[in-house]
Amino acid sequence: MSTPRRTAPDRGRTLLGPALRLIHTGQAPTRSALTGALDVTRATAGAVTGELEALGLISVDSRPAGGGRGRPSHRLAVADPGPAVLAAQLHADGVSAALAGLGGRLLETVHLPLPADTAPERLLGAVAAAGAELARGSRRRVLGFALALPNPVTEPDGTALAALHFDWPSGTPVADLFAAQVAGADLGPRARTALPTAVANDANLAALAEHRHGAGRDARHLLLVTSGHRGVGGALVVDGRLHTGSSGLALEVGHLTVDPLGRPCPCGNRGCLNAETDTDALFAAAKRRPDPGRPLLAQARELARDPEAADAVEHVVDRLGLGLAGLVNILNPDRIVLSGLHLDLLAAAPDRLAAVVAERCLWGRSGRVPIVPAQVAHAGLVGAAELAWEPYLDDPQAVLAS
Amino acid sequence: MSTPRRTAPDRGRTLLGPALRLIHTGQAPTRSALTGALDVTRATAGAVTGELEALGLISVDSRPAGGGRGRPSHRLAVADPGPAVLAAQLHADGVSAALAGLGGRLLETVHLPLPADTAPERLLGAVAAAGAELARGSRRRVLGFALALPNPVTEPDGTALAALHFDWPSGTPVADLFAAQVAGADLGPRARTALPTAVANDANLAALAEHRHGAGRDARHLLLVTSGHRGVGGALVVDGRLHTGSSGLALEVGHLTVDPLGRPCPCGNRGCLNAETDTDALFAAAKRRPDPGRPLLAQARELARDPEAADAVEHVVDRLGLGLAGLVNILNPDRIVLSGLHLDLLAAAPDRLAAVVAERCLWGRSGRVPIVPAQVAHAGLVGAAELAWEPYLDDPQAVLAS
DNA sequence: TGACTTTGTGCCGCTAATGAACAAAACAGT
DNA sequence: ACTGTTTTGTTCATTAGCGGCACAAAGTCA
Repeated sequence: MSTPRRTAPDRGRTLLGPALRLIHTGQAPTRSALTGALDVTRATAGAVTGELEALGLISVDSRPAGGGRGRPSHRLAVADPGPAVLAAQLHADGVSAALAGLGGRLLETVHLPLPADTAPERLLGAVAAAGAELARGSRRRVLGFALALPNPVTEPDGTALAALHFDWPSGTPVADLFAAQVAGADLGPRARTALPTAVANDANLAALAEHRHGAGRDARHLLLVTSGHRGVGGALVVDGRLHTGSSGLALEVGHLTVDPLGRPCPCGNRGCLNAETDTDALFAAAKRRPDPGRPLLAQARELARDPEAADAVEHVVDRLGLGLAGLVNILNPDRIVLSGLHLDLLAAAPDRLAAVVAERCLWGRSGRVPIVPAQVAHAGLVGAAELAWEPYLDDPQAVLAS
Repeated sequence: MSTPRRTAPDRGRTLLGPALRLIHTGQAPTRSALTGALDVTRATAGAVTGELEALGLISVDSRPAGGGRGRPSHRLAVADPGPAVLAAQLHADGVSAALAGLGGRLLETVHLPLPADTAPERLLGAVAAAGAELARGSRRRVLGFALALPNPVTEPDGTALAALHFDWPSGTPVADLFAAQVAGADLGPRARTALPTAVANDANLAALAEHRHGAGRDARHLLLVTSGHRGVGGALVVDGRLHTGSSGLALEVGHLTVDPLGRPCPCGNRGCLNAETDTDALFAAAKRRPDPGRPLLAQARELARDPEAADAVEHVVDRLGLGLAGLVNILNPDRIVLSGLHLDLLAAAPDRLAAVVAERCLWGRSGRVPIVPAQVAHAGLVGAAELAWEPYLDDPQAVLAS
């Protein structure tokens, strides 16, 4: 048995991470709030903020943030300009990339169309190049680079399973390929050497984004369900961390049965949540056909808002409700966030959706879970930024490395 | 805002709890193993074991525990006789109660038939009385009392929802009622004053028991599915802690649809996991009738082992497989433990069950999750003991209180 | 018997966080 | 305007947990 490698100071100031998380998510706007949220003394909170300021991660506003009586507290904010991370997202329409600061704000964003050649190296190379250009064009230190993919991504090895949109072989080692492309890119002088990279599924990252900066704030068990171009994605955040299961494949909710006699699904079953509540399902229910020249998702969202399609919307909403009820019975979340097409279904018939869920939940209590629309724009990018920030939120002193 | 109440020493020795957990579950049989498992120095592991010994929770065997070369390590064991907790379980056939030490061992067990009057106060009073008798008859200090119920139990308020077996109104405040009955019982001079009590669902507690002392050891995400007299129960242990959702009602898996055209279920649907894989379902599939004079579960388990009922067993196994596959797609556990009637179904057709699960799992990788039989006898009682120990596993110094 | 390997322990130092006292900056009432 | 009152921020000494190191102890192996 080897002697432990970890020394006492390596454990680090244990409050530094939690404190930065609270400031990052806006839950601790002042030192005083931080004192309460961390349950420590004012002296400790003061020392911790001082250290975070010294690390260049936050700034303390000198102007007093007025309020009630007593000495006013100073406002804590994310440093601006401070360090940044790169975030990117692959989707059916193309590639998005952004430079992101702490606090969930995207500083700069670019969108590229999908190249003709969508082989993994090629596509990931384009992502790395887009990020590198953003990095070179910024004065900020760049600390990480994370990518959101529409595929399921295994953990801990980081391979992508059967993509719906690109013709990647199942098992493509995206984490390694992406790391290699980033390592080969010219990120400019202000990027951390050996820039840490990470890859994850976009629905998972959207859930993270909503939990920290959107409709899922301070939910303890947040379930996100989304419908993109094709297929339904789910994600669960438990106590602030993603629940991705033992190999990253949890919350693959697309093949939950919601209509025994429903539409056939490629999986061989009938009435899967995928086949009943995605864009195609809505068009089929409305007996319409999408215009092949325009983006499918946008057309479907329009259709969901069209009063003339109300019957079709209700049909799909009912099936979505059955799916959500099934998930509630298993996961018992305290909030559900819907995004993508499902957001519009919720907007079109919120009461009906809530009623279906409540009716099919075994115990009234868990059926009354609030179902709310997603709030974060570009949630995939924001979530990827969260993933890139994660190591520094766990240990802010890591910004000193390299 | 009040000043923090918690002082530095109150945070306590943070390693004490983890160390006791490791010894409790048998994962750290020696100081050396503890050193490795906690990732600390030998000096620290030594100090921690010394403190746990001083608290009377463990003992260090003076005889060397031989092995390879080098100085032999001393064996760490749970103190015997050491402190104990009371555990009890309510089930269709009666009341069980036990005195339990650390290490998952039941020291003494009693079983009582169900009284004629099953009103909550009456039944919980009988449980408290049974526990009190065990406490008075033992020389050990008694530190807690936990109860396993066949009902879903809400958190954090501790009310029981619709019992299948007793005629309790949904919403019965079992946690409070049980605490009151225990407070009123004469527990003898060696019970901790204001004995802490806890109540939880039996499937959840069985999962805890299997995770710590049975077939679920060192699984990171353990799913347990069980079929008792009627109805199917599920539970999930994530990283050593029960996942009970935001209000304690997670893993209510009984109404997952596994056969669109299947048997009708009281819930209004058809083909629920309950209706397709419980004792009644097996008898129906075999076109037999249970003898009303004998316990239903025992007869069903016999039937599952009967070669002449092989066709019926396969029918039910297929549906169980579909249910498990659905859960795997959502939860992505790395092990599944089956108990109750499902244990016998697994024993009768293990390969078929595994094949069905693998076939319906979206990604082969997650379909290959091992499905194993439960190992812990009286898992409900052992799990209740775990629940009663929980505060002391979190903070061993709590044994000093009162 | 002696070299080697692994385990256990005493001592020192480092560090995170407390607690108390004090200073600062606002409001409230006279 | 002056003077409490309330809340926030900081300084400083103290404390406790844990790592590192050196050394002792107790076996195996050659």
